Formats: sequence, structure tokens, C-alpha cells
Amino acid sequence: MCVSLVRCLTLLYSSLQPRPSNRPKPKMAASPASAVKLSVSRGTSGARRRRTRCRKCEACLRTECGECHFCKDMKKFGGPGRMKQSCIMRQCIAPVLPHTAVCLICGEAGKEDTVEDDEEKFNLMLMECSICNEIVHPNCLKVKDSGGVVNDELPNCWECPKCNHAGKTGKQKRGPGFKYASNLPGSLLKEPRLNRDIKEEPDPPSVAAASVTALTMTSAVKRKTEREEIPKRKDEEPPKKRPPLLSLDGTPRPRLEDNPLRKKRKLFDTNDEPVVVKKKKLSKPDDPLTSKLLQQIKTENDDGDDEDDHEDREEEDRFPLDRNNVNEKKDDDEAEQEEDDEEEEDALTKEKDGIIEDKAKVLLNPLLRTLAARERDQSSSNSPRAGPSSESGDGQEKSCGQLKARQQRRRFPNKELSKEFSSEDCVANLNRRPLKIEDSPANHNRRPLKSEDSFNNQNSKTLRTEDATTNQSCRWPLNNGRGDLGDWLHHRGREMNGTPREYSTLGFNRSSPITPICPRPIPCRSPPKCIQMERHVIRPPPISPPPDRLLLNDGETHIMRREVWMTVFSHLTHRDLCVCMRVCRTWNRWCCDKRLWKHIDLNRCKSITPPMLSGIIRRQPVALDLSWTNISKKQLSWLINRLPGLRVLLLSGCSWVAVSALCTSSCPLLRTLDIQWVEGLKDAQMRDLLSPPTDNRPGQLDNRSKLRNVVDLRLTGLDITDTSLRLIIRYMPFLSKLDLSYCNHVTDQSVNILTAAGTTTRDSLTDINLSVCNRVTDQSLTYFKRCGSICHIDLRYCKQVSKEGCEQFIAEMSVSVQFGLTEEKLLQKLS
DNA sequence: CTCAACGTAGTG
DNA sequence: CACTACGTTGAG
Ligand SMILES: [Zn+2]
Ligand SMILES: [Zn+2]
Ligand SMILES: [Zn+2]
Ligand SMILES: [Zn+2]
Repeated sequence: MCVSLVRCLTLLYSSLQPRPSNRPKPKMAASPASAVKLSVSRGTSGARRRRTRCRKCEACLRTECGECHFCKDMKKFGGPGRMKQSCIMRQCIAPVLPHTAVCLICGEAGKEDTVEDDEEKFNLMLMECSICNEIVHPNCLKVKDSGGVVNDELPNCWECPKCNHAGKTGKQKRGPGFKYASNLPGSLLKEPRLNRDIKEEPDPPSVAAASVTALTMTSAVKRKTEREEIPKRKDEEPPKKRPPLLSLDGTPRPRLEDNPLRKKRKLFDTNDEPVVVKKKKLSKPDDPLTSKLLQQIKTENDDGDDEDDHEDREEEDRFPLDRNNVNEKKDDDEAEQEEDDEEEEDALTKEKDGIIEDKAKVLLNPLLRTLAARERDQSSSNSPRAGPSSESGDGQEKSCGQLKARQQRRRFPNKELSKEFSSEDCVANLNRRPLKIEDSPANHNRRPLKSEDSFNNQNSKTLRTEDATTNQSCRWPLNNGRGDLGDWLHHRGREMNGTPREYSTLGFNRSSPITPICPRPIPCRSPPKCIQMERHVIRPPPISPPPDRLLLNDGETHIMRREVWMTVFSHLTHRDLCVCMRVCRTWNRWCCDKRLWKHIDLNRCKSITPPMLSGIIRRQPVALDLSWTNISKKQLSWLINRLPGLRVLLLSGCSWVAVSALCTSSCPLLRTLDIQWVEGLKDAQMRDLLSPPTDNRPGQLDNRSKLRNVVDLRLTGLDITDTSLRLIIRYMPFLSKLDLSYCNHVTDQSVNILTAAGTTTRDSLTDINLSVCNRVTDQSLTYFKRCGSICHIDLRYCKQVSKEGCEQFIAEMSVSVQFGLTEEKLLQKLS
């Protein structure tokens, strides 16, 4: 109290002080009144300590991007320095209590480092109540009664037993340490409500409480009900069976929100939905969700809650941040860290525990059992860490008890999710889309669209079966993003089986002009709602290095070292990797290796959920295929801003609204951009996309486009004219591959522009695709003779291009370079 | 002390 | 509600 009083006084005092009159604007941020308010609001419980960056997470370790909204404001980047906000790319994922924080009761700092046992650690660490703001050692609380509800979203954050009992929701207050979307630059969040696309998501009700996230107890009645239900289900059936959770919600509609991740992250949830689980209750048996913490941390008694706890475990992840740190500090229990990954994976694969296991066995029989057994043990012990992945449950699952837990966990949230993910939907989507043309690099040339679709369909169907059995999606909700990815992968997984097809997808999707007349593909925009991603917190990957060897039950380590395993894993499809991730913590950890996820393919994934997004972020892919998805602008902005290393981005068939995220978010290393068949993308939009940021600030003249490093640009099916081509030439000096197939406005003049003297494209162009461009004639071929590096000219299905013209081109070029006709009107340089 | 940036008052 | 601005806290 004293402290708070002092603070109030301080505030008052300061507010009364005359202000420096520097500010350009007379606005007063803090008026005396406001100061008072502040103190009052905090009054009951004392002021909340401001959190500070952890300095360890991926975000904290980054350098300032220099391009985001806040960076631009910084003086060092030429801005006025008024906003004083952290670079968006560096927004800490796990803000910690200040080092100076001490226990309100004993006055001492956190002492978790002094013990090894997780439970002990928990009792000795400082926990900040998101409701009353008090910071205490759980051990110092007299009443250990019911225990508090741990918020895994934030390190050292819970709802203390007092508040918990009092039934306070704490909703009103925003949880500590979280920035709301409002803190982010508008560009990130805004979605222009333009046309059609917009609707993607009904705005979610504000999520008022970030802090709430998990509350088990929270006031929300809904949640409670849900919870109750959930537990039952869990108990009753193994995850698989559950029918789509939808029923539970009562809301049949598939919301994005539903995604598995949700549990943990309320952030995303917009609606009231019962996100329930973010937090883990420590000791309440009631909650089905009770988080892992209980088990792991078990501050109090695990006993009663076991079942619930298990479910909750998934949550471990959330908590994880702290845990991880702890672990790191320690020796690192391999297992714990691994959990994170596992969790994610779980999300992907969870549901099917049984199935998964089987699969895993199939894949790797020999080792599994032992390993699995072993790891389970390990994992169980570790629990308290806060893993980056929220899915938490996975790791724990390993142990026997955990297994149960998994099953239980899975259930709840997912209902909706399951639907969304259901393969059915996917299939439906696929069918709708007429054209998609992705070819594998090999196909480069074109392959009939249909084939792919059918392919996908098949896959999805297969998947479906699984789902039906397992209801994966349902469970997943809890999982972290990875889980999401997993789900999606599972669905379409079959596709990949065995083959690295993904790569192909990413590789070149050159559209194939199979049917010259093809109508523009209809993008399938699913109705999904977006989620408020801003609030989504992504847990950083475990800091400690992954274990080098598998620990066997007998205490020995497996002969194969990690790198050897990695070689094996590198031959698996993403789907199978997700399966493997469920085997044990170690595998979980290994399978999440970035090297295995350089390319993430969500092509045609019906709905992109927040969990998926976070799963993507965690894997930091180099290539990302979001073609034909209904991703929203907000989501894409969020992603791009967190994928600084992204080099390949495929957005075919997405809406312009979504694609416009590229106008505001920078993707410095982007080399390949696929925006084929983007509805509404015309010259004006191309201008927005290519034009350098209009920077009003003096001194920061940057005439370079954000897309200046693009080498491979795919514009199939866009209604763009020479106006856009001029911009492309101007702003993409390294452009090597350009796909303008199905661009009806492209003419010989366009080619003339592209190959004109003085343009960089003239010499940088190696591949040009003008197939099905009916206005292009033999004249264009003469222009191409000016290109110094041209290797591949695709003029197939160009009605006005003659075979003779091509032959003449070959003849004339033969002096310097040998060209051949790979196919009719398809000129290829012969090496 | 300086620098970063948290969290919210205030604005439109 | 989205967004700006800024006092103030926290790290070093
Ligand atoms: Zn920045
Ligand atoms: Zn951090
Ligand atoms: Zn204490
Ligand atoms: Zn409290």
C-alpha cells in the first residue's frame, strides 16, 4: 500500500509540474485528473509494475527493422521520436517483471533459481496477479486454498487465490504486459473495408481481457459451461471420437477463432467464446482445462484435478516462457523444452493420439516405444516451463497420465475448429477453385489444373476419414499454432506423403495455360472470421539447444545423434513430421527444426487460423504458400511483419485486400512473389504495391520499393497494363522471371517496354511467360532478341504468335545462343 | 545519468 | 475504436 500511495503522490506531483514546452502539440497525455484516475483504478490493488522485455525471445534478439511504423518514428531513423514505442519486430513475446520486483509479503525477489523442482520453483517465483496486481511468492500466501489460475500467456502472471476466490474476473483490466492491437501501427491492423473481401471476419467482440485469457473461472458463464462439457467429453471418449465440437458451442459456424490454439490464446478470440483455457488453474479440479501447470507445477494438490490437469497441460506451453527460462538456467531439461514443440505438434496431430502413435510406430517403430516411454517420464517431470508453444499438452502427453490428458485436452476448444479443419471443407474449397495452377518446378510448363484439384481432393478425403475418427481438429484448438499447421497438413497430408511435393508447390507455380480460355478461377473466400491476431502472443522457441541424443529408458542414449535423425526427418513430409512430433519430446523438438520447415504450404487451406499463424511464425519458413486461402489483410500483415527472412510468398487467388498487406508491411528479402489471379488487382493496386512508401519525413527519401528485391514475379491472370509493367521495370531491378500469362492487356508494346534499352529488366530477364496472352504477336519475339539473359519464353496459346515466328527467332538467335522449341511456342534456351 | 519503451490519457 | 503522444519506469 505504501508503495502505491507513494506512486500516486508521485503521479500527482508530476502531473502538476509545468511541462516542458517542447512538444509540438499541446496535447497533454497525462492530466492531473488522469493521474488520479490511474491511481484510483489501481488503487485497490496497487499499481501494476510495468513489465520489461525479456531480452531473450526471438523478438528481443532482433535488431530494429527501421521500417516499421515505430521505427520510422524514432529519431535514429529520422522520425520525430514522439511515439517512443518498440520496433514492431521487436515486440517482446514474453515481457517479464522488472528485476526490481519483490514479493509484497516477504519483500524478496523471485527465488526459483534456488531449487530444481518445478513445483518448488513455482512456489518461489514471483507471481503477479493480473487482477489485483500484487506480486507475491505463492509460498508466501497464507491461504493456499484454491490456488490461483496461472496465465500461461505471460510469464509470472496469474490470478491470485484471493482474486480467484473472490470471483473477480479481472477482465476489465487488461492483463499486464500485453499490447493491444491498438498499440500497433494501424497499418498492421487495419483492414480497409473495401469491397468484398472485407467481410472476412466479423469483428470479434473485443477481447476485453487479454488477461482473461485463460481464466478458468472467469466470469464468463459461457466458459464455465463449456468447460463442464468438455471435461465430460474428454473422459468419455478418447479424443478421436468426439464429434465435432461444434455441437458444444452450439454455434455451427466455423469460426477461425475456434482454432485449436485458441484455448490458450484468448487473444485471438474475439468473441466470448469460451476460450477457456489459457490459464491453467492450479488446483481446481473442476476445470477440465486445468492446466498442466497443476501437474507440472502443482503448487497445491494435483490430486483432485488430475483429469483436468491433464487437459490443461497443454497449456504448459504458455506458461512456458518462464519455464523455459528456468530450464535454461538450470541444466535444461531437455524434455521440458521439447514440450513446446510438442505442443505445437499436438495441435497438428493431437487428436489422433491413437492414430498418431500408430503412425509413428509405423514410421519408426523400433525406437518409439522406448523412447516414448522414456520421454514421457522426462516430460512429466519438467512441466513447469513455459514453452514457447502453447500447445503444451504434448509434451506431457507422453507420460501415461499425460496421454490421458491429451485426449482430454484436445477436446474442448476445438469444436469449431474441427469443423473448419475438416477436410470436407477443404475439399469443397478445392473443388470450387477452378484453376489453380501450381506446377511443380518440373511441371513448370503447365499442367492441367484439374489434376491438382483432384489430387487435393483425394487427399482431403483421406484425411477426412481420419478426422472423423479422431476429431482432431477439436482437440487442437488448444494447441499452439503448430498444431494448426499440423491439422491442415494432416488434411492435405496425403498429398505430400513421401514426396517433398511442397517444394514443388512453392517452387514455381507457373500457371499453366492448359485451357486457354479458362475463366478466372474463383477464389474461395471462406467466411471465416478473422481473429484478432494482434493479441496473439507467440511463444519463442525454446532457447536451449535441442538434445543431441535420444534418452532411452534404460538411461542410455540412443546411438543415433540428432543430426542423423535430422537426415531421416528431412525425408518426411510435413504431415509425417507432425506425427513424429508426437512421439516424444525429443522428437518433437527435433521435428520442429527450421530446416525441416523451410517451405510451408497452406495452399488452399480453407481457413487460416491464428494457431496456424503462430505455427508459421515459430517455424520461420523461407517460403510460404498461402495461395487460394482466405487470409485477411490483418493476418497477412501480421505474418509478414514476423517473417523477416521470408523469401518466397505465394498468394495466388487471395483477395487484393489481403495482398495489400504488402503495401504496408515490409518483406525485405522477398525474392519470389506470386499474386496470380488476385481479384481486384489492377494497375492502381500494382502502383500501391510497388511504389515506395510515401514518406513525408524529410531526410528519409527512399525511392526504393519494398519489393525491390523481387526476382520472380507471377502475375498470371491480372488485368494489368503497361502502366504496371513500367512500374515493375522501375522498381524491380533484379527481376528475372516474369509470368504474365493470361494477362489480356499485355501486348507487343508491353514486351517492347520490358526489353527497351535502358531498362534493367532487359538484361535481368531470364524467364518470361506470356502464354495465353492473345494480343501478343510475333513482333514480341523480335523484342526478346534484345534480352541478354533470356532463356525461356513461353508463348503457348498465344493466338497471334506463329510457329514460323518462333522458328525465325531461333534462327536469328542461333548466332549467339541456341534456342529450341520444347513445345509449340515454348522457346527454351539450349544449354 | 541516458536510453528505451510501457501503458494509458487523450484526440478525432 | 484507431491512433498519437508522452510521462514515467526500468535497464544499464
Ligand atoms: Zn521496426
Ligand atoms: Zn522478449
Ligand atoms: Zn514472498
Ligand atoms: Zn489478485
